[in-house]
Amino acid sequence: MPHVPSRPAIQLGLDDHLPLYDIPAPYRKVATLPAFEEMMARMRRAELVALDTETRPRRKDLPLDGKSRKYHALASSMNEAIGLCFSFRLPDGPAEGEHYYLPLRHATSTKQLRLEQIRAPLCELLRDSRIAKVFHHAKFDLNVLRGDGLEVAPLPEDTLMLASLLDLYGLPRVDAPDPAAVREERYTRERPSLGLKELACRHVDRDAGRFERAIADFRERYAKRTGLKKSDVTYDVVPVDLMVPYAASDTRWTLELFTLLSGFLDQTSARLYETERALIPILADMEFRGARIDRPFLEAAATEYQVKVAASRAAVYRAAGRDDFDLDSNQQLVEVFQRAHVPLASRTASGRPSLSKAELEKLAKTHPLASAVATYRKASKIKGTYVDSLLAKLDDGDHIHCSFKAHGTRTGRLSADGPNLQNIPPAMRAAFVPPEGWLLVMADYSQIELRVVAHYSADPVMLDAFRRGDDIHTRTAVEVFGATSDPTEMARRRKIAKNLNFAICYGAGAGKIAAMSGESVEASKAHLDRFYRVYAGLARWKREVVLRARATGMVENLYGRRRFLPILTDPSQRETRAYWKAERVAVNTLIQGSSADMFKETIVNVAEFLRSRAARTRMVLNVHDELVFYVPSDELELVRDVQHVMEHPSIAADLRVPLVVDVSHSTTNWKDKQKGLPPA
DNA sequence: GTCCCTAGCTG
DNA sequence: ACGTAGCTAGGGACT
Repeated sequence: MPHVPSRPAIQLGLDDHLPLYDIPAPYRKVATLPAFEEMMARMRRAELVALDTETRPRRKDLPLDGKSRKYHALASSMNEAIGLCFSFRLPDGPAEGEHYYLPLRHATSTKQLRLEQIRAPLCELLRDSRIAKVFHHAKFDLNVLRGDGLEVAPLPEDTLMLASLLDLYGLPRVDAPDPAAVREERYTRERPSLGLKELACRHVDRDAGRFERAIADFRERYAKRTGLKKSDVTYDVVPVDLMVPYAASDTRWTLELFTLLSGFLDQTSARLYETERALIPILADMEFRGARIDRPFLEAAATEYQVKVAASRAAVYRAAGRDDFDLDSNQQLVEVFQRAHVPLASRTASGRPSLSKAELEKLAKTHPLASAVATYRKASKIKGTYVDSLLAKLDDGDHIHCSFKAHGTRTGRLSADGPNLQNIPPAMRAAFVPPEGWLLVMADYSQIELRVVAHYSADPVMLDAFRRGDDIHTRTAVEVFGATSDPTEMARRRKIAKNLNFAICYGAGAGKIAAMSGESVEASKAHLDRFYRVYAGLARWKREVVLRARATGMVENLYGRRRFLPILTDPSQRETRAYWKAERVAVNTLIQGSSADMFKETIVNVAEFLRSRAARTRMVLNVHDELVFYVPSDELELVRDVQHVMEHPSIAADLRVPLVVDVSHSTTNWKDKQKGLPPA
């Protein structure tokens, strides 16, 4: 039966003098030492404990919304626990398990324990490697617990990772997937939620939302009475008794989901899962410690860009001859261009006139307004996204904390948010600095995706190029266009060749290549034809990938990671826009995804290597094929070994081409780097 | 508040 | 037929 709060009278978080809410079985509150000790006595006998933290942001100026993506986007080390949940099952206990909520920092005068009263026994249990731990999104909770000085062992299990790996869009992973039974992947719509409540609802608890409604009602009423925005009503003001079943059902579901999901793992998915699991505390550590920022540099940049934005804005209004429009509004901007009789040739996806950078560049020569807008956009982008936003998110020690996501991409890549530290432009990389007296070391894979292509296709020319250590773009230029001693001409040919090389990874057609390189579509078509004659093995491989994907409705990369593309099996969709896109996606997913899984394995291997050497050197950032390290000067020798580790993931022995890692370093910042390591 | 669109930054 | 994968900012239209 759904639990309905019986008495609606709310005293703004003071829930002490009346039993306002009944706590339904089997959920229990742990608010006294005897209750805590009783729970601990039982929990010590458990083989597996599901854990969860309820949190609030450490800083008031950062947003919180328990259901939105922004919540997880907030670097987890920026949150603190307001309560802990525990679930477990004992052989001689109740079949439905035992589910506890332990309030720690609720804004209530109801009795609650202080962490200091329970730290020692809690610590011991959390670090007891005989008791397995499972979380839903372990990385987040690990950092919250770390914020309270609590470590977790052994390496936790994670139902979020399991669900994402099992392609659990309603169905378990199966060896011969029935394409019709697997949820169709579309490109415009979000994938099904892997949120705990949604998963629970689909798999273990049809009425998973029943405790949430009361919490939402409370927060709404509280917001109304205090004048706060609902999103600013943190969970610590929710009456403890109301919170107990809501919070403790999280761990109840986690426990049940783990039992269910882990049963679906096969050999391949289990191997992927183990790598992902090993990655969790490593990424958590990178997030928790953060990246050091040169605050004075950023503050100076803020002033500098403020001036630039103001000046370029004025320049736009001058060029337009009017200032009655918002130049951040494309809609209004298009109108201004049209009234000035500037021809807008290209269209956006929805068919409206486009004012993209490429379009503005075309117009720049003849229309000063276009170049003025481009200049404004550039300055305003950097100021808004990379200067002001980064400054606002600095911690007291001038470190910035992002959140790396290992389950968010369709290919297996890592992503980053809150802020995204994987798309910092070169100019702003100057703000990223090593600790005082340390060095920055960057290690990036050379042409990782093209090497994967060479391996997959076994194309003789590509294999030869990588085995000889050629510059692959120059080699392509020579093979497709021939060599020349004229350096300017060679550079031109190399540039086109580079476009062609990337085109195979992305599936670009002649039109797009022409737009990129500035040549005619006919010329690009001719280049593509010659390219595929030179790399005939590559063309053959791409055809094979598509044929296989058509038969199975999926692709499977070098590590066995899958992506379902059921549209490829549907004859009625053949030769539609979406179909052609799926073909490109099939090929790209193998290339990008194999590289990504290799990179994930490398992060785990490097972390293990550094740990085994008790090194102070640490990973700070990862950007798809690049790792950034802080290195104390007396550990520079280690970097050569790190490079070796990176060049030899388990899969390297099976690859038809060598992997090459380029190392660079800097004593100052991420932008001003030099090749190799400093001379000894 | 939500969502979509357009834009622009990265590999 | 014809550029993969992400994140974030702002405007604008909706509830």
